[in-house]
Amino acid sequence: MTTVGSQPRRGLADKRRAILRGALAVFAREGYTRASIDLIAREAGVSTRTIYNHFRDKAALFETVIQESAQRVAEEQIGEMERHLGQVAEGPEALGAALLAFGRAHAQPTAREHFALVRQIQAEVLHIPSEALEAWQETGPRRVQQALTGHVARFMAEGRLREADPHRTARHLVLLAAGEVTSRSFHGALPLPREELDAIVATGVDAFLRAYAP
Amino acid sequence: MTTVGSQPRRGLADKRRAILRGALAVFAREGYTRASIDLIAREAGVSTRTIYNHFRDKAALFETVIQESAQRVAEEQIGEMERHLGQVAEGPEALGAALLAFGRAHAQPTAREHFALVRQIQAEVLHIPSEALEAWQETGPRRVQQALTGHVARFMAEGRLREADPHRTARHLVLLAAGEVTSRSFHGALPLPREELDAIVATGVDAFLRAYAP
DNA sequence: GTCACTTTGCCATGCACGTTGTACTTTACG
DNA sequence: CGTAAAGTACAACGTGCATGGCAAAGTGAC
Repeated sequence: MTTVGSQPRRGLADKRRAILRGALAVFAREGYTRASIDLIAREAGVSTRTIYNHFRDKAALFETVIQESAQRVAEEQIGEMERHLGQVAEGPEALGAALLAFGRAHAQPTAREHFALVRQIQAEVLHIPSEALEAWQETGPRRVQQALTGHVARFMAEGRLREADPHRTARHLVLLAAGEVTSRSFHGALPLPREELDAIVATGVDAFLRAYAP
Repeated sequence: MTTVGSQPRRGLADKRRAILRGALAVFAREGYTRASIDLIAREAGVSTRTIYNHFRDKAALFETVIQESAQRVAEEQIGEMERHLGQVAEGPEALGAALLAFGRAHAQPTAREHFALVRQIQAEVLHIPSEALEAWQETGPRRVQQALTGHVARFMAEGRLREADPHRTARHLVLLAAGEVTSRSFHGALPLPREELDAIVATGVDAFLRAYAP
């Protein structure tokens, strides 16, 4: 419908992006129910009618938003992970430093909006169609978890971490490094002093290494 | 207003409890915005007008519900904690067993409704007046955390755990024992096979002990 | 049983929202 | 420039919801 020949029209397809950007902001801030189409339209700088030209209804818009946001953030996180854990110099100190850097990056979410949205999703679990929820988990959290599991498994194979179930080990790393931030500051919604955040990550990584050093 | 002399009328005060029970159920299931007064009234078996006789408005009702639910669950959790960690026999195996029992109790929340409500609170953070949020944290999560910190500090003083910041140590225990359940099953909203739950708790406690054994 | 206080049912008001139709304007491409 | 597609403004409809008023019925304390 939005295509001419086989390519979507260029300048007009920007609207779709604008809508998704605005919808992300509003859904994240207000939650699904409180978010109104009018508000999203205003935030995106489009008319409400245009939203309905691009998406069947509010639910479909929401599902698209969470899917695309999960995709984008997962890629960022996996990239960050690759940067910090991809190549680690010899020696246990280097591993510790790398995990610290990773932990800090993971705990201080650059994508504040996305994580506000995650909170909304968690609250809406029972109201989101299970296929949509499943798809979201697959492209988002599970994919990130998989990637981290890969790094952990490599560290084990190289003898830098003791042998253990790499899945659970990866989870423990994330929990120890970032879990306290999640629970203390509500996924980063409320501010947490930088120094405290650093201390949290440092003790978390320390505990992880004590538990999983070879 | 609801008092005669200085005591609230007996049988009529039951209404208040009924309202709070119904409101907890509906708020937990539907979230603040979706929850309607009509629905709460039906769930509680009272008329909507009665709700407004007891509570100023929907927001006041919500604040009362989260406060009372936090109070009740905190007391239960602290009791459970006392039961499992209050008196632990000599030897490291006994400590491990006690932590395991504690972890299982903590990860398999008996108060499913309460934790659904917690998810709603986390999503609504920005819409809850900060005094109400503060009060909730104080009577709920922080108090439980304090209690666990006490047990951990005692274990350290007795030389059963290595010396470390007891606050953070307590947090690490909770994260390792129950954090994966939280993230995997959305605070227990989605089912998680019992055997998997046991494995999660077991490996979590194992990692904790490796990190914090003396 | 009386009385003060609650509860209830019902109605009413006003607002906000999702969604659609329509007629007009803008825009990108040939 | 012309045209088809896409966007916009606006009105409209139906619904659901928070909240209040009122009179009638219920109920516990004396």
